Amino acid sequence: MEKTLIIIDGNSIINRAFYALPDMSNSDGLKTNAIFGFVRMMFKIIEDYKPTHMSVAFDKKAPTFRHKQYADYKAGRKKMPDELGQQLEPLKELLDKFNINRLELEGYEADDIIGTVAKLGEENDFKVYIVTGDKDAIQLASHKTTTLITKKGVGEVEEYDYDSVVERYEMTPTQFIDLKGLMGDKSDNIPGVPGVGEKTGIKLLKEYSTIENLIEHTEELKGSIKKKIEENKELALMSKELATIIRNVPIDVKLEDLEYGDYNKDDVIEKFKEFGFTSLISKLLDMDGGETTIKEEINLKIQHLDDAENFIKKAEENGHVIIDVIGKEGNILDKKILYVFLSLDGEEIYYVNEDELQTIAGLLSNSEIKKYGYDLKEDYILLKPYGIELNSMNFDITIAEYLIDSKSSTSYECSAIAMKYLTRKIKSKEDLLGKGAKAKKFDQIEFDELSAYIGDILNTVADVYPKMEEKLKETEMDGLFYHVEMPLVEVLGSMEYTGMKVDKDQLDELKEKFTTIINKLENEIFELAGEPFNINSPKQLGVILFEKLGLPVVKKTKTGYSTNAEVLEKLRDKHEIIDKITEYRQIVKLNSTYVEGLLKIINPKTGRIHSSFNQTITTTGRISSTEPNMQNIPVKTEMGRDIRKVFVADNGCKLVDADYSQVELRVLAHMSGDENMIDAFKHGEDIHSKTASQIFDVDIKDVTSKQRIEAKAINFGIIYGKTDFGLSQDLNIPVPTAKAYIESYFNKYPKIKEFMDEAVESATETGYATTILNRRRYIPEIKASNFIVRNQGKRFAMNAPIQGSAADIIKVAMVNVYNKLKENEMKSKLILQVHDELIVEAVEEELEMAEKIVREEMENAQAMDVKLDVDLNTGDSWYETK
DNA sequence: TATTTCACG
DNA sequence: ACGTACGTGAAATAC
Repeated sequence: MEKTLIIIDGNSIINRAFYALPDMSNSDGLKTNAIFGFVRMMFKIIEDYKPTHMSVAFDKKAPTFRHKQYADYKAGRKKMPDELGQQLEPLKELLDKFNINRLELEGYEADDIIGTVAKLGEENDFKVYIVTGDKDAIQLASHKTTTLITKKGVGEVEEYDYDSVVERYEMTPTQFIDLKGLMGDKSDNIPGVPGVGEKTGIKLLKEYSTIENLIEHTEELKGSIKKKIEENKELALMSKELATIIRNVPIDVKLEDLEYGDYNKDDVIEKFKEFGFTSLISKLLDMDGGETTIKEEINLKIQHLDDAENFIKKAEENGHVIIDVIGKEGNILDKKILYVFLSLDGEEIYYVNEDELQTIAGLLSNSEIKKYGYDLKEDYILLKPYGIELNSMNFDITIAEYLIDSKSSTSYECSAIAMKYLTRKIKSKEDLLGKGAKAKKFDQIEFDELSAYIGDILNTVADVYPKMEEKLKETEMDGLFYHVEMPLVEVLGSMEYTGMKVDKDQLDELKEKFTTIINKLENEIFELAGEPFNINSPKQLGVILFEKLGLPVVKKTKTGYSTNAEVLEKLRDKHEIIDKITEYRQIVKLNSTYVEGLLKIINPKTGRIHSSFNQTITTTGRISSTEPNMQNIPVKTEMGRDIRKVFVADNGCKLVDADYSQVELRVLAHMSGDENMIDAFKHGEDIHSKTASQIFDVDIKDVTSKQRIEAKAINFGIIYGKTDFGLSQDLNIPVPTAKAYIESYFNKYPKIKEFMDEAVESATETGYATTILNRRRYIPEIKASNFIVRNQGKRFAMNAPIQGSAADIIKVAMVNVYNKLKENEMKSKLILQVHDELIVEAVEEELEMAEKIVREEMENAQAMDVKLDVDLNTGDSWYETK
């Protein structure tokens, strides 16, 4: 078999990878993007070229013989950024685990080592590939050596062997050295012949082949070229010498030392885990070569549940059961269940069909038997239409993983969790169903394949949960998990299932009204612009405003002119079209996102809207809402607020809407322990007026509305870690004034300053921020050497405990409200949460009781030094509750 | 698929 | 000196 040697230019590839990939870091704050890019590239090369031998060459820091030859060699090169430098050693350690030979030699560059080793390979009849991002290495291409140059970052390579070089450039590879001698190289600071560039260089070499020959025949040249060459003979020769990769460096290397493939995959996996490269582990396991102790096949016994009674008995003894319910896609209220899979140990897997659900209904609703699973909320919702309540949902691995790492790079896909915790490769949903438009549905998959997929999930749950539980205990998040997040699964499931009633007729009316206004505005805008265009296109709008109408450019985006609301506000005096556009934008937004968006998504069966509430999205602990997003329904403008009129209570019901007053500032007051702010809340003072009176040193009775507005901006700004500059922009005041305001704020609320400093300090030390209930957010940014990123990390550290604690508190309130309504066997339902607001659809007979429950549970969700204050309103529509 | 804009707390 | 407020999701256009 032909032997294949691959030599990688380590510095070149890690450099390319660093600049091509976005910032990444592991949980220790180590930057990993360049290592990741390097490995991904290396894997691709190994797969494509199947090397028998490999080596990676690195530059040494010390000056090389070229520096001695020419003092200015590579002068003016920027220093390697620290974010890249810190990744070099870890990469080398990783290569050692791969048992891939590394070469470096004092006084020589990686190129020279590569040239020398390539030559050695050629002499021994190897097929040689050189991998680099540097075109200089094209000079090494030959009939036996192919140079692979990365393009598009590090995703692809271009092949250069002798023939393809000659074909492309009409030059031999070695003539590239002469070419560089003539034209020089800016990046290496090789001078070349002044005034000779690529075109002239190629022309000369076509005629004279080499610099030496060219110099011998200068008399044949004409005009300025003749002069240039004659005057710079020495410079040309020296440049050529500098550009020549030498192929006989004194390095002691034998080809048998370069053999590739004998390594221990377990060791490599260890490293990958350290770097957080979950996705690469799975690729590694697929690759040829290497040894591993990881067992690929797990023997699952999948069988129909014939004896439900016996299984239930065993489940009772066991105390828990692992479950996964598989349904067809469809309307939330009647997604048909295909199968329910159950297991006690994750190895013996049982299933029942839809028509046998009743045989296990008792098991599912039995509160004494804990349910473990993957995405239990989905299972809960699927079972609801069958009248089966999935009780005692106790361990959901997606929720646990979210707490363990709220911005886990691996996502919460089960296959990723299996890889991360078990180093076990199982099919992902995408592997099973395909992706994009061609993706299949569960009911289009053969049962054997489907059951194997589900079996893997149950098996993963069985093996992962003890590890996750341990991790949750270790990080003191087990309380948060078992008492807040897991109970919340049912709450959110119930909210989705219940939904919120929408008055479709009103929505239709709004659509008509908005469409009329939009058409009118559109015509007026076209008239003012002098031509029709797409107003929704920022690009076309930019051309009209800034080129045709000649308005001044206020701000640019990376693709063109900015036309956002802030920019338009600054231009409104300059042209009457601006106000029309602002109004047009506003109404189009309301119409397309809300009116049309909501119409599309009303459930035909219930006439209600069933948003999805996601518990594993945000980095801070908040929940998010999709399809539709019920958390950004307009409220700030009168016209927008009209949208809320369509959200109504069902017949015989009222909407009870309760929101926390200043919950984040109260959290801040409590967590910081600042007496002054705590006092303000204790006395029921208006916190913004109080702050204004403090900053501006006036009596609280004499605070002007302008002062209050400014104080409000400062109060909120503080929560986000706002700077004096930002505040000055917002309030349109000079920076020093803003600075004085902030200083004065911290003087009056000294413990808040201490709290912020302490938050940053502790996050810097531990790498994470924590909330009242011990929720964690990892902040690798806080260790960045880049000032901008590091400052951003500090703001995360200041904001996460506040926003996160507020999220903790309302989650507790939700669980308690839900449970109280349930305990009292009330028909009233919690249907919505908007970060600091809860909405209950209360049947009229229960109204008073529901109001009392909501208020009490919200007020008492968390004991703090400041009490939680709740504003509660009841009405027939969401609009009326404000 | 990425970018821009804008709705909310 | 650097850039400058946290957390989301949806729609539309342009590539």
